[in-house]
Amino acid sequence: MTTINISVTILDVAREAGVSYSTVSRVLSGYEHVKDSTRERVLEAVERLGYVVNQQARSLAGGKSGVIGLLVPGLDNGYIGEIARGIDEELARSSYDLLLYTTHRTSTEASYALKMTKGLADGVLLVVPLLTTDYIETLREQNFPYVLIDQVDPYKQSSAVDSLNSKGAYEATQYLLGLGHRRIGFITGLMKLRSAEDRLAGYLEALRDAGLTPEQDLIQSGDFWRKEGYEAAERLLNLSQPPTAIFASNDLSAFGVMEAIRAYGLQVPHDISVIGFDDIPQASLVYPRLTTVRQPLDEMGRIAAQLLIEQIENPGRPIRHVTLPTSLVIRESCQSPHQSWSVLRR
Amino acid sequence: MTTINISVTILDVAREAGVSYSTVSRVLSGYEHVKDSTRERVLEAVERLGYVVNQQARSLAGGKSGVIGLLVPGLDNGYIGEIARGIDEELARSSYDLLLYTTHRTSTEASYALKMTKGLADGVLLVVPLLTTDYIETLREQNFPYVLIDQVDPYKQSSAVDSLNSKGAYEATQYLLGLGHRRIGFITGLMKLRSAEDRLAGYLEALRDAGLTPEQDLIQSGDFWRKEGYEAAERLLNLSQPPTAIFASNDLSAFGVMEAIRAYGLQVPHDISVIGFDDIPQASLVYPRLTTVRQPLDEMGRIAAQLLIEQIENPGRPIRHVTLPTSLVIRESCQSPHQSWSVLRR
DNA sequence: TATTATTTTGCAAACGTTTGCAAAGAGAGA
DNA sequence: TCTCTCTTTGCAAACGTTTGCAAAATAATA
Repeated sequence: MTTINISVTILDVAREAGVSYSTVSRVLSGYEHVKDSTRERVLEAVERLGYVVNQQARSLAGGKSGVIGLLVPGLDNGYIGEIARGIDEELARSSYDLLLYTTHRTSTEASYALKMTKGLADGVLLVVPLLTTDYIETLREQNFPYVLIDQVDPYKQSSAVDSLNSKGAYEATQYLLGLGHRRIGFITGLMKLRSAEDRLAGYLEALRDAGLTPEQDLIQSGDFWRKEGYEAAERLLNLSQPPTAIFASNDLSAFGVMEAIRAYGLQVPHDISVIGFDDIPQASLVYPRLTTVRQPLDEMGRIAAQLLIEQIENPGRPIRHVTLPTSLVIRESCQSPHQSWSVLRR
Repeated sequence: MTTINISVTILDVAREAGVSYSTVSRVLSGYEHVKDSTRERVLEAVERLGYVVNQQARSLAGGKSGVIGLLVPGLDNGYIGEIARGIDEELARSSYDLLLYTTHRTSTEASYALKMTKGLADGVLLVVPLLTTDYIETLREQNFPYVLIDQVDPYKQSSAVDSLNSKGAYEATQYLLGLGHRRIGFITGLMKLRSAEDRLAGYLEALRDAGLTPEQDLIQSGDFWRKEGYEAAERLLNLSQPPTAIFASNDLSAFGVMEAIRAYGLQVPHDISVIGFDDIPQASLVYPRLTTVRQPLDEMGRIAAQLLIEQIENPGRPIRHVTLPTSLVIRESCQSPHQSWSVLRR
């Protein structure tokens, strides 16, 4: 082997400190029984030589790699970014590194999961609402630590972090109702997803609790993306009796809604109020600033990371499911309905 | 060692295929001299057993880890997200994994760099404009592959990808001039950064080429963040003779500018035109949609990744510096100046 | 068919750690 | 001072690969 190795290994440190390499290893990882004076000497040598552990060797030998995998559908979404931020913060605190996987990478789910478990991660965080459960199953079979974020495991066998979607939607609807709105349009998320279902449920419940009957026409289907939000809003605006407020299942579609409203020559919130869900960073950047239901995304990431680390460091811990509360963030995109608006429209 | 090892190793595959483990290794990595029939047999065995290579072992033994490090200041910024997206796409194509480091992680720069080189990455992509050059030096000394993104190495010794900041700024200013603006405010970026300097230079040059003398008052210092953008805009608006257009050194500060203008009861672009730089995704989300100079961030990421992979796979390649063109994206935040605006102001 | 050149395969050593086990050292009790 | 116990240390094997070198198999040449 002719690799020019500038690398300082544990053996160099041992020599420098005048101890055996296993002692160095113990100082560096376990801190078990080792005499104080020896430890000091080793640490000094480490310092002097600028030694840095080789993670690959460490994890090969049975230790941990110190890497946590994060699997996300893609990066083109403020939503993911916020979660990642929380994760990153927490990981930094515990000095883990973050390995990012995006789902467009490989073909079959299960093989992918397998790859991750055999790869260099000690555990994995999943933000992949659309994947089937094959995935999760493989992970569980391999007994590999993982935590689900904003996504439920139908079998309730996984550690997970999510937020109270139905309650958040309930409160948002209630807020609109309190403002005096009676015709409130709703744009759904991707209905395959549990979170989308829950948000719709919250909306319906609030309506019923207020003694109103939900109208089919006022509920338009979306998919959590801006474009569908725009189109769903158009359908709503074309109704013979359009809503005075629109509740979009996430902020991204709310942006589409706002755009559609403007395209119809109307103003938010003067003519129509708009409310979103998530509170991604852009929500306070748009004009008018979007009133929305805040999902504590960074917090969710942070807690998921904590859960995972706990699981890695104490295998056999029972799984945990944490549900965080949402909160209504009132900004400028909602106001009381404007009586004469249907006149204005013509 | 009592690890319950469900893992299929190269030895299992060898046994299954009836060959030696080194043959399996060769099939899996080098594809050198190995008889077709043997290769087939091995591949079949791999398939049957569901074998997945152990990256750590591979890279320990001298192979590549298949991981590329990405060092960024943080995730709270659309700018980074776009670059990361490009990188991720390119990496997926070449089946590398992405290891994310954020600079808040550890203390001293050089030691950090060292850690990365000894860690599991085969190379590293740097988007860390604010770091000193210690960093780069360490990397170079260790002869570790790296590529700089949107950041210049003062010694011109590094592979790098950036964009033509001065030209972009020149064109933006020219556009405003063409619209009829004569008093154009400028909000700088963080002037420690080369890109900030270049943008200012482009602005000044365009002004001079149009026969105008830059005014000190019209140039306010910012730092690429929204908040400073807001405050710099306030200073501009408080001028006895405020500008009719404001050019912010990046989109984030342009958002702050728009907010300040609204806070003064004025309208964009009716009263004041605003132009940004970068074209982060939010630029087309705000209202009015922001006219800006597009830096092909994702493209920059993609190319940087390509450069790095090339360098990893062919060590000794000469360094390369790629500069991408910018382009003006005209949306709705600029228009010709409004004569009576100073009247309106009172 | 015998010999040589070439392709294909296998063995063993190495990569840098961790960790079980045993040896050495140090303290305490007699 | 001599055992005995407990703490500290060292040795060696293992983790799953890659790869140089040599042996075996095959193809080419005489």
